[in-house]
Amino acid sequence: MKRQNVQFLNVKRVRKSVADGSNFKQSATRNKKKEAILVAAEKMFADYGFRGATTQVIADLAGIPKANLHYYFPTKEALYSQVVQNIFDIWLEAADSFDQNQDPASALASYIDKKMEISRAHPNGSKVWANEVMHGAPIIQDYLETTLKEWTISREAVIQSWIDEGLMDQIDPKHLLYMIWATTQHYADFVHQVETLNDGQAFDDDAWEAATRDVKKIILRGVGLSVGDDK
Amino acid sequence: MKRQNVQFLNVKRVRKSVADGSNFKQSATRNKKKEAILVAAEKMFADYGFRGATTQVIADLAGIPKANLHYYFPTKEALYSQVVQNIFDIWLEAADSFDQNQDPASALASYIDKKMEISRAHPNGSKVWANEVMHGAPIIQDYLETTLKEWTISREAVIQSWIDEGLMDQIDPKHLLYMIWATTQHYADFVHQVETLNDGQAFDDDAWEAATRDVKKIILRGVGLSVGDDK
DNA sequence: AATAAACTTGACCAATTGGTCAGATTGGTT
DNA sequence: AACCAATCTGACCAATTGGTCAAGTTTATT
Repeated sequence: MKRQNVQFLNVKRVRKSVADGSNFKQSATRNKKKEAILVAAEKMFADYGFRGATTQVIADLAGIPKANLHYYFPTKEALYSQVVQNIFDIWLEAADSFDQNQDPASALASYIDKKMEISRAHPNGSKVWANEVMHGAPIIQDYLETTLKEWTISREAVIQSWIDEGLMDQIDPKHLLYMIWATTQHYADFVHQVETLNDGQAFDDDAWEAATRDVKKIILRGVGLSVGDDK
Repeated sequence: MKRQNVQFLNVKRVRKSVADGSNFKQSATRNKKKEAILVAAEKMFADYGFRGATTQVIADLAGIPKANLHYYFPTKEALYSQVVQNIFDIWLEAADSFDQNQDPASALASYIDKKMEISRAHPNGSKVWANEVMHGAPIIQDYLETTLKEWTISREAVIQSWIDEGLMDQIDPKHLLYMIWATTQHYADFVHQVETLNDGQAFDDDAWEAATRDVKKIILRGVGLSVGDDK
């Protein structure tokens, strides 16, 4: 994953609208094309990893020549970086709804619901994220150390306050968070294994609902909270 | 990941001892060298993925010329396949101790203990496995459909029987298994993220013990079992 | 209509890399 | 010592692939 900043100099040729998103004129079709590239890239990076995905195949999948892809994203790394950041944003956004200071049971249940929905709607994004982190987060290390770190600390504090108030069992909040992340993302990252063990069938609506229900049930009860009805 | 079976024909040159493990003569040094290659390969595949890892760097890491590596493993894919199978074996072996028909609490606690130990001892193996499954299991699909499938069915049955006997809560056993897999492997696959959120520090003995304790606590209580002392 | 900027693309290149091979070297066996 | 199989290795090759570039075409603006 060698840096080749040299080529970025050529971008000057293209002026502002390419360098950032500040051009509002023809951005409609432009964004549509970028979006198509990003969708194709997300799938390829998820299925083959950074090195395994080729810009040629991504371009094919997006229905454009490879040279055109490089007009929008100067390097493969820039494209990959954008894909990872997009997932990170979705992740964080959903995570925000976690701490709309409700009671712990509602907050955690809502967070798990959201995370399961993301796993269903964006399995490729989740896979790319997992890949990136597994390989040492060469591209998004900054985000881990800043945004994710801060987010985690603040949520740990919320959970700890619930514990201190006696609303839930005494556990290290970070391990609860990890369990929620790991379990919900498992249904995206390991969807191939899950489907193979499901007789080769993808989860239907009922199966997703059942999975979400059981995950919530085990985790909520696991920390001393009651699920839905009772209490 | 194109198959190139042609080159396997050349292996005839090398006779039996290379084709399989049936030669007992000089297998001592031979196996030691193969082991060094496998360790290096496991690390490279874990850090860079199948395509990202190069046989040249694997050979460097193992301290031998690339050509020598290809003497022991005719293709990169054969080497990768061996790495994945090794992890699978470790996985299954540990999983076996799961069903030494104890009570559910002891069985699950023991299984989680073993899985956490594997995550600590073989993080690279776990990563390679995750990578392989995330990319659609192109190499080990057979294992998923046969060995893993059978193992899972039999364990689901055991858990279901506990439920039927009223020993634990009513949940779909498969989701309990997935949660255990996901959570325990998270500490291997996402070790980089976990360490970043741990102020860049690797887990020490105490941290591993605490993680294992909390994971067991949440999951066991989550399915209506009591942890360790009480009950 | 004229002009310039934005966009598109086929052809091309340099670097990387999995795998080959012929010729050494080593080690055991007679 | 002689022999042979096993092991080792530097040099090499063919295929892949990220990225470039010059020559277009389209689109907005005047």
